[in-house]
Amino acid sequence: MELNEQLKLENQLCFSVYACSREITKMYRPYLDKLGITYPQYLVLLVLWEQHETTVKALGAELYLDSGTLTPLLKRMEESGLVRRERSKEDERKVMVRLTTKGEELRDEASIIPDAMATNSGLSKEEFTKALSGFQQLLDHIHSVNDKK
Amino acid sequence: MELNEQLKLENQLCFSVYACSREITKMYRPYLDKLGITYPQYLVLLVLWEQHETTVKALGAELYLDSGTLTPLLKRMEESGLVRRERSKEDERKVMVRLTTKGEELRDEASIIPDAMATNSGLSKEEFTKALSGFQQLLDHIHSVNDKK
DNA sequence: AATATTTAAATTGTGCACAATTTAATTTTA
DNA sequence: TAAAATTAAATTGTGCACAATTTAAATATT
Repeated sequence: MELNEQLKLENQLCFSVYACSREITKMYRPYLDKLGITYPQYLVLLVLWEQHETTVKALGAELYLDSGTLTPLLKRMEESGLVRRERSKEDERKVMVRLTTKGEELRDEASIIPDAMATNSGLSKEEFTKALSGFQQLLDHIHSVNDKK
Repeated sequence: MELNEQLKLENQLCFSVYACSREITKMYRPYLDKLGITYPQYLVLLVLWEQHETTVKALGAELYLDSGTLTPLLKRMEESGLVRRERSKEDERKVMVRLTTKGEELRDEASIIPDAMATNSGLSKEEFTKALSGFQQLLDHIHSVNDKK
């Protein structure tokens, strides 16, 4: 690609990923609005539906987010009655995050979302699987490059 | 995929796109820091380096952003001397956005970025092209689905 | 021409993201 | 074991995103 072409917006992989991410979030919004949660809050719930209990640190490692983002986000989720936060007895530096009954119950309401989103994305099952593994690979690679510094 | 698997974080295309987008932004940061700009500001410059002059509306259509995001962003860019904003004489509803000399000159400094990012992403030229077109397709599709409502 | 509708930005308010710093607890080291 | 280093959250401050509303100008209707 010639040097002039390289700085065109349409040739930026970064832009298509960035715009895609935001459009995907918009696609989720009507569904998440019904549950009274935001997209990052939905991601926290996905983790907690698998693990029931975790720490801010572990959550951050899974979602690639730090305490600066998670602390206020989890406080909002606590206020809306979805999670409980309390200091660990064994290690008081750690804050345990646990689902409430309300948080547990939201799982049933959310169970329809993945199918709805898969349909809306317009990808076949094979395309979806392929795209997913492509992204995870790219994500892993870039994350390791970023962390090296 | 069984219903239980569908709600696992690792199976969410949305999450890998979301995390990827943020990791890519982090990868750009050291380069953009040198230029004194943020990632969304870089995207605005990419458009202006192609067009030299545009409107808030047109910029929003290209970047999928609205005036609520762009107005304060462009004001910051104006403060740092990269662009000028002024009401159009022909249609006073429109605000024209133009590059300053400083904004123009930043292009040379930025010209090394695409190659550096391509290298860091760890994708071959073919993989890059393929990933790019895959995303643009997904983006177009989701954007049209979102706009239909 | 006067009124209604549409359009383009700006404004307001909420919720992320994230760098940088602070606070407090735990672990390591001298 | 006392001091230093590390670790986990919280805090502070800046900059997006975006829904919803407001303001003002242009266009369409009656």
